[in-house]
Amino acid sequence: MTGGRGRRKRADEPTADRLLALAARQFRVKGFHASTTRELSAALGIEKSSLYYHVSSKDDLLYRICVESLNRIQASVEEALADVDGPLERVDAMMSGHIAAMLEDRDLHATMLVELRALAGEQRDEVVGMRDRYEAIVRDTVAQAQEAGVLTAVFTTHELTLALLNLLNWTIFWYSPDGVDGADRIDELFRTVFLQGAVVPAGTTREPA
Amino acid sequence: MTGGRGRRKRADEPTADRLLALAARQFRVKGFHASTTRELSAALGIEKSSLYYHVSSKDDLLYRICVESLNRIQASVEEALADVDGPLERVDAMMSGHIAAMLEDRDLHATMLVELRALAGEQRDEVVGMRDRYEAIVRDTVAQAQEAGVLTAVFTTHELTLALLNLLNWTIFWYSPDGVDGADRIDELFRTVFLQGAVVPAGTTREPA
DNA sequence: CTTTGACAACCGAGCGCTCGGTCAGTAGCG
DNA sequence: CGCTACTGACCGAGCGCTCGGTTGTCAAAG
Repeated sequence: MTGGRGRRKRADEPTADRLLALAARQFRVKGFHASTTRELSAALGIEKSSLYYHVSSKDDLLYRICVESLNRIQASVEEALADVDGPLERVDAMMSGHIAAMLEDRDLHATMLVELRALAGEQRDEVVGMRDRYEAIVRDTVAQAQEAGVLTAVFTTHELTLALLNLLNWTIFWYSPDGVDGADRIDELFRTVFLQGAVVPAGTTREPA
Repeated sequence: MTGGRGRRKRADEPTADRLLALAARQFRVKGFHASTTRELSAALGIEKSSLYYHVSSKDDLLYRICVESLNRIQASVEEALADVDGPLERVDAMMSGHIAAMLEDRDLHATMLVELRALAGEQRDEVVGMRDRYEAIVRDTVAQAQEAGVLTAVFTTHELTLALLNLLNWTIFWYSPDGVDGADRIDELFRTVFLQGAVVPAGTTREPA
């Protein structure tokens, strides 16, 4: 049942999966258009023509990356939201779910976020549709917290959602898993900043902790 | 003394300036590598070969855009910081200066932020150096507010700075000058979220304003 | 007022190269 | 034998860039 059909002699992970992961990495680092099928096949250890046994085109590869990215983000957030009831707690959990997904698969999500524009036609429409559906979940969660009076109503749901996604999405461009900040720390940072802000309340001495 | 040497018959703005602005727009919308010198020259209304009278290469064009972008951001922030004394007021002013610059020249700054990776060698090093020098200004401003006890010390200066830039930088990807939110509104949104957070303090009724 | 020459700005043809993609064929396994 | 996985030789298109030449403008010379 385990590996080893055809000519494959490499590690157990199927070539198709390795292709997706390696392509995502290359697209994130160099960009979609600057990445070549030659480099990619070399990194995989196969010939360029063999790529087309697994995917139908370079565009198809990007499309699959985007779909996989959005599926994982949405799954992570939905899992984080399950069994959480309070409106503020739900915002909190949503942020954690989003950040966890982001930091676990940086290559995938960074590629989706910045290279989506390279897609065209139906593939683009479909991915944009998926993204919009995900953002609707975020928006609804924010809206419910506003209606419950726990999130400010000074700004519209739209505005607050944008501020939230701004804070969360840029992370993958600079985050390094080797850095001093682990995912937990990032999670705490963003949740605190978005919810409480960075200002120390007046009349408080330093180091509130 | 005013315009009109050579074959130029078009609007008063010099071709070199129009080139930079149009290239920045094209790079932002399509990406650097997906943009062709043919499209660009067509948009400018000149022949492809004529581009090389104004710039030495496509890379050179990107380099100039990045330099111009960072110069403008830094100038805008330094102007906003001039004559502002209080540590918290300085953070506030810095955010306004950054956002104002961002939203005024979206094409330039978005290109710099996402296409910097397409540069190589000395040009890349130089732009990265400029960016680091700018971020040092931001970091110092944050650090001074922390030392004064007005910004939280629960997170390091590095962490707070990243959260701040996260919030501010992603904006240019979705901001539209035709939308309902003007620059002033965005400015207020981000300043409020970063400093006070989005949560309504316990024991407060809705609509604090 | 005309001539001349230097120069800025631009043109058109085209070159060398790399790219994504094709296709007939083949090795290894069940 | 058939299927999966892969190969190697090969396109045609489009890319960035070059180069010799041309055109319009201004300043000084005659």
